[in-house]
Amino acid sequence: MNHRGNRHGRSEEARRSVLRAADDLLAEKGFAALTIEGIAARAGVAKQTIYRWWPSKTDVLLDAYAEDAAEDLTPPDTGNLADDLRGYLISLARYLTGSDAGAVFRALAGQAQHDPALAARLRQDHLTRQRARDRGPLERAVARGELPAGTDLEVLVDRLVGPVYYRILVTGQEVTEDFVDELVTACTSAPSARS
Amino acid sequence: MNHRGNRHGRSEEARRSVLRAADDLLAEKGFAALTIEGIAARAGVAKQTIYRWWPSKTDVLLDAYAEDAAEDLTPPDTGNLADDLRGYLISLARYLTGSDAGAVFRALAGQAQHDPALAARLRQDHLTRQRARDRGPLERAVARGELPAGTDLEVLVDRLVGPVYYRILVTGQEVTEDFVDELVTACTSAPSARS
Amino acid sequence: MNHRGNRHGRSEEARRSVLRAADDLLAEKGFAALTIEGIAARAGVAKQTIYRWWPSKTDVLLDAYAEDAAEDLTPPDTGNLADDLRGYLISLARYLTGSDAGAVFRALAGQAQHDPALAARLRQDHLTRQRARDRGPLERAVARGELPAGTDLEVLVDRLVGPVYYRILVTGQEVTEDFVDELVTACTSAPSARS
Amino acid sequence: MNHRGNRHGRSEEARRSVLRAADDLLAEKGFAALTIEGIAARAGVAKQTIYRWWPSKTDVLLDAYAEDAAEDLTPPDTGNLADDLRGYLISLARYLTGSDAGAVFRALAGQAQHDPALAARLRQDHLTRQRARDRGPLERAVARGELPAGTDLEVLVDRLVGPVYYRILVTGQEVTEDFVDELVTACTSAPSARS
DNA sequence: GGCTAACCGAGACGGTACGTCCAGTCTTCGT
DNA sequence: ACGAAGACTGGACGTACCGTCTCGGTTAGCC
Repeated sequence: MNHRGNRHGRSEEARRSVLRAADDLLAEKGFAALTIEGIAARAGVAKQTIYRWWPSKTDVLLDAYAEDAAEDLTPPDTGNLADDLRGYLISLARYLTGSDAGAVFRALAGQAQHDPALAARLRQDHLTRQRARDRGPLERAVARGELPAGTDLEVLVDRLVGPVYYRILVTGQEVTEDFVDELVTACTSAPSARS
Repeated sequence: MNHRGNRHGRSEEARRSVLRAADDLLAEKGFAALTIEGIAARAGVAKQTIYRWWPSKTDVLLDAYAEDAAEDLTPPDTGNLADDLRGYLISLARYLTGSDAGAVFRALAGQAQHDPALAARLRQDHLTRQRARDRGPLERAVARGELPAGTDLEVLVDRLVGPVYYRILVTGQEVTEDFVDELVTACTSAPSARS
Repeated sequence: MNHRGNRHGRSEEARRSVLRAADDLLAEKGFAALTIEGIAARAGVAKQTIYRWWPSKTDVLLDAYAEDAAEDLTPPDTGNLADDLRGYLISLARYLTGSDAGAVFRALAGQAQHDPALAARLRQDHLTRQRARDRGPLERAVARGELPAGTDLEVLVDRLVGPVYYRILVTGQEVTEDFVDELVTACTSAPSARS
Repeated sequence: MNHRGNRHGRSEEARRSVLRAADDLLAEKGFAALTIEGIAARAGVAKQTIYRWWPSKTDVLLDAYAEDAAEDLTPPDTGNLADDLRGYLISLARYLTGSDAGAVFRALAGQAQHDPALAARLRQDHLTRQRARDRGPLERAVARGELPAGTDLEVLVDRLVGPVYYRILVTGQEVTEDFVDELVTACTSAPSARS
């Protein structure tokens, strides 16, 4: 609505400009240069307004991430398991390495290594949901009979997305189409055992 | 040697107590509370002595990591591929989650998400070497004929260790023996294609 | 009367609880810790209510002072100049150092050193009246012939109360009966010249 | 000397520019607008440098006062008591109302009304010394026989300077030559009793 | 055996950001 | 129309570390 700043709750305008500023500054300067003061200045907001609603800058980022990342990253549904997976893993890799939201995720995942509470929030707020989406193609394949009933889908998800995250977060190797093909071939030809 | 305030190069004692202090403080307080001033105070060393030899606190950690982590994490050589891999992946998981050196690695990997230069140094100094060690069992298996010649060992390594790192760094799920078994079974029954 | 959030003018209850809270907080925590927010919280009143009726916290104090100080400090009328003055100066000293109203006065006088506008208001609202009361015994003494007609009563007042204020506000020396005796003796034996 | 900033003690340059900046800002903006941040900015000094050496802004002022006020305000020695006192009281009034150092004193005296610790320091550091100087002309007059031996000089000092401080700090009335004459006449014709 | 160079500790310095407090303004609801 | 509530911008607070610096002390290695 309008900028209220009164007893009926917080200003939606302030909230939005803070999240936007945090997003922009992260993209421009990186996480190390992201400060509450910087966000406040960029958002045209008083520092106290940020501290009133967010305990720390990572909480701001968590909200910013929720804002602009919620929609994406749902695997396609082509009717064919291998195609679904190939398409999804490629778009996942592009998302993580090439988008602003992906940059926010990487920053949060990095910071989560230093902060167990953040790690817990990140898992609860985002990763659980994402893994549910990740399972979609596999569940459909089971329903179609492409995968044997009783396949351990959790492990299968890890075998598919694990190497992608590993390359992006750890080794820095590129996630190529060939690489994705290998992952998909291995998982569709030798799915994981009974759950 | 002894603490030499002299002209013959740096004090080995100061160097060691700095690395030790950094290690200890990381373990006790976490990365966020790790400061140059804190390390200096704990090590009984002047700040300037740290700045003289290390550009930043992550460089101190990098050295500390090199110090106490160099030896470990060489996969066993049992003569059997699956046993080698199972043993290695379990010990890798224990190392990452349960040891001080693993904690340093996780902190560095986390920080590397915010700092491309650190990421590059981490890869160059440690990850490359570690991946060479990771390839050992696979190379021996190729030599024994357990794996077809021409198998793409890089991808195979990613398929094996990727899910382990993913669970530890991202989802926080436990790396169980069953999970490792699945990874190993999938990779030994359906190895990756021609390199 | 009752608390009227209504259209009938300001709430006398709110006004009183604000002045009372200001008084209490000054006595408890001192001037430095006296804040509008603190007064509002203590008075159970909204900040805006204070800002609506008083421009600043010193204006609140000025009103609080007017409230509980108006009555006192009228010199006695014993029919004898020296007795009047002795009694008055002692009670003045006790008032300034020992009463809540005196504490408010000292705070206001202190603040007036930094704020000429406050100094002007303080003089206009209170000091002028007080000096008129101060002159009472002297005027009666002139009427009785105890003092020569044409004596400069303004200077005489300054010579009597000046040293008392000076000791209390500046040097912190105690105002003893002996000290007051000396002041009175000096002024009754050698009154000031023609005005 | 030079700006050290090392183990051999504080930087004289920083100290001086802080005191100078505090003095200037007090004169320009007044006590209310005098902030540590403002002093630091004006002095070209880091805030921490001020906090390292002074507990509060009033301590800075106390030092600034000591710096530029130590010399002045010694009563003249004309060989005649009345002349000494007249000259001194007039110069005291001019000092308090017209000089930068006097403005600092008035600010400190004002603040001392809110802060007993400051009051104590102000008395100990400055007022005691000043009162010793104040007694000078009276002691010489006793030595010359102008005043009876055994006169209570403390009370006499209060009777002389008390009304001057009172007019300047409290009532705001001007300290005229006539007023000073009256004070001096009263004190030289009717000095205070045995000490 | 004194001179000198390189490194040591200590710690003051100019800065930046922190997280908090309060000032003073505003808007809405309830009475 | 006024009061209670409370969110807002703004600015100073006092603290923690940053990275730089200068100093005096210590200890080789050299003349």
